[in-house]
Amino acid sequence: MTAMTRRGNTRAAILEASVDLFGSRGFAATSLDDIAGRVGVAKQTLLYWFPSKDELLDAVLEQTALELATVIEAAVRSAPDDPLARIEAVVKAVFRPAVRRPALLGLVREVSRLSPPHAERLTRQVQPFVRRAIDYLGEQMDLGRLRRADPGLVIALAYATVTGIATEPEALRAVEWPVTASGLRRLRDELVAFVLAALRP
Amino acid sequence: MTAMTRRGNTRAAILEASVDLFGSRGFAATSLDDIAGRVGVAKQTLLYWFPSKDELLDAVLEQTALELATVIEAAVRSAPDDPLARIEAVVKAVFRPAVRRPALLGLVREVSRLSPPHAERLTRQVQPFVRRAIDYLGEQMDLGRLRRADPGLVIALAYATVTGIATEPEALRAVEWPVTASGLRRLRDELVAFVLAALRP
DNA sequence: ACGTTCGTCTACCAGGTGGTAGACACAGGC
DNA sequence: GCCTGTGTCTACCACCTGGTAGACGAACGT
Repeated sequence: MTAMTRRGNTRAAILEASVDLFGSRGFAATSLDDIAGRVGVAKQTLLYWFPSKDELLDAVLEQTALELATVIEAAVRSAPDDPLARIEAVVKAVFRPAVRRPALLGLVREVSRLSPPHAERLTRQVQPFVRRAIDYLGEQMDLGRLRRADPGLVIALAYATVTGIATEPEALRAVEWPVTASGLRRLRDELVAFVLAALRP
Repeated sequence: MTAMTRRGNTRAAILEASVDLFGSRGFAATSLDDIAGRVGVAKQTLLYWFPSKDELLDAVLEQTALELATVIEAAVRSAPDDPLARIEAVVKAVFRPAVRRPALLGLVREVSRLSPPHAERLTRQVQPFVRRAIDYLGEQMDLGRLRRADPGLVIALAYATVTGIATEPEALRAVEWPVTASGLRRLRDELVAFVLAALRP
């Protein structure tokens, strides 16, 4: 099976390029030729690995969800039991890949533009996590360790804040924020402070 | 000039349909035929009023920015001098059209996907407002009436939160939020509470 | 040695895209 | 009555899109 040294390699390269392009330009604005060009391969090869653009999208979404879930889960596990500390850990953990590869969260945001089937599949995939998070936040609110609010909405709002700021470079340009290394570090800290202030009891 | 009873009418209808479609499906995913079909007119008529799809987009962006600026300015003016009260007024003012026509904010978000020239034009258009807002928030922070933070970032973050929650119905579906009239009212209140908690000193 | 499977390619196609050319209806000014 | 300008249309085009058909080489199992 040495013939397969490149197996998965091409596939992975296609997936990676697709995340970047779907996430930055959007699904509809990205042609198979664009992706193929970036990977350095013929369009045909894409359609060999993924039978259609739609199924490529599905694979891309699934992989992205998996990546993010892994990052988040690791952050939660490594943080102390305090809800604010956990939230801070999650925000920071998501911020890193979001800055390194803005398209990652951009892709998640793209979901609302896609056809209901795609959206629903992803929704169903994250649902268990969401439910666990809702339960956890609810408990912590009962204990008075978080501001009393609807746990589900709080998740949605925090998600909107983090995703929004990470995927809209234009918003940052509008307030003339420097996109340097130190600027990003400070952005991360202010983002954490913003979210924590919104959730503190 | 009675022949022009419909002048502006067609143009306005095209603009409105374009906001809806560009904002919901995205610019690239919307064809001129789609817009023409919704307006009930031939594609050629679109190209009569707007010489190209790109210039149509420009007009759409400009109109949207104007609409939002009007709403926001009115909200600021009608609110008392307290910064938290003003922020609450703005969030509520933006929330209303955002719910009535989700595509409005969706279009704004679309900007980050567009070509730099389009994005820059819009950025330049909102810049004076942003600068005034930054100055105002800075003053209020000095007075201790807002949590101390970078004013520009606070604006960007609040923008991200409001826009994100208003334009991502999927996020709400993921947390099983009811999209009923009363559900939306409560969403608005929780959104306001979230943002205010994030900004309170 | 040889057929088979795997990965990639070139060639091609039907349909949709943004955009052009030009005809038509109709109103107003002279 | 005729010319001119405005708004809309149909017909058409060059190009790009996602997707199919099938050839080709290389490594494999036997």
